[in-house]
Amino acid sequence: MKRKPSTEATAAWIRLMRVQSRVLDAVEHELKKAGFPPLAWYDALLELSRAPSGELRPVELEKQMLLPQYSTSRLIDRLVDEGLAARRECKADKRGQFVEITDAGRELQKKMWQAYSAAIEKHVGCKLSDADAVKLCSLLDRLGCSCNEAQPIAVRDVASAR
Amino acid sequence: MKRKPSTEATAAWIRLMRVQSRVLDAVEHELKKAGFPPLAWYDALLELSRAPSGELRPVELEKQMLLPQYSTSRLIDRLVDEGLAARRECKADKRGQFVEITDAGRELQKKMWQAYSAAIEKHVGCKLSDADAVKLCSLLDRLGCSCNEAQPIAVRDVASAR
DNA sequence: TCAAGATTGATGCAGCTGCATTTAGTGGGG
DNA sequence: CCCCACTAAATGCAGCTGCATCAATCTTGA
Repeated sequence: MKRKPSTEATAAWIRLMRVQSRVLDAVEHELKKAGFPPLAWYDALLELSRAPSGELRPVELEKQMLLPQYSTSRLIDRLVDEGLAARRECKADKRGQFVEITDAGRELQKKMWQAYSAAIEKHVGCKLSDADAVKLCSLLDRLGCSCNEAQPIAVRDVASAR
Repeated sequence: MKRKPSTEATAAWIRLMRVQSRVLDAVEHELKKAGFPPLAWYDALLELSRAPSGELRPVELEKQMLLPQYSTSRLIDRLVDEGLAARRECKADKRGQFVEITDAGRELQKKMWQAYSAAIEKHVGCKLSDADAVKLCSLLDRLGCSCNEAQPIAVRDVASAR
């Protein structure tokens, strides 16, 4: 008598929730301990630094980061307050704007990658062979692909970030 | 020239973060759409309902749910406010208390499992064979086991929840 | 027996999130 | 040309989280 969600699927769900939050907490904690801002800042700075001329429309950033609109808006506020990014007028569309990463922003992104990459290695890399990491990726991808498609790019981004 | 966190490990990290948040959002959203409270409430009600006499010390609940102390304290506040649980005096230790699930709490937990299990099936179960779910579990376990051990129990919990 | 330290739980504060709404500007059909 | 629907971004509000701290009680050891 099969259950609707199989025992196996339910167990996978639980693991996914628990392990992710545990690993994320660990990594975030290490970044904070090293005096860095939250991971979302890094993600945003990385996206900006990868953009052709170091600038993006908020609406682009929003799509890249899979964040709600208001969340992006406030994240940009904070980056600008800290001098890591600057708002530029958008001549083509006066509703909009461009957000440009500053030198300080690029520098912080690079510095954070030092700590970030070390944390990934510590909490993920060293616990998994490369082959297992690939298996994990492909299993996870099967869960995500139903409602999204932009991930392959993002992965390349981070992997080549420094 | 191997990078510190291998490309594969980094990709796995990204997938873990993205897929989890996507799947969690989807499931939480379905619960909310059906008029239910957040998942954390379910987890707490489940733990309480599984306890010998339907009651636990907050400090126990905290350990089961891997939540910070203040978070548990406030979660209990909300459950009590909604009549889903009640605070009971603890005679053995006057600093402490017991939290007991009410009939309404048990009922809500069961009703939520209907929607919750359907959501798990929809967002996890139907995208993964049982064999793949098992593989995913064991890969994830390798990431989590370094700083924790209480998961096998939790899995059994949910799997047998209804 | 009693003071020092540990443990249980609550809470004030700041920051972040989600939701709904607002403001401003664009663009297309009549 | 103008009105209306749509998109871009910001913001007020409520609720939740983390952090630090507090008060009450328990335990230990001299």
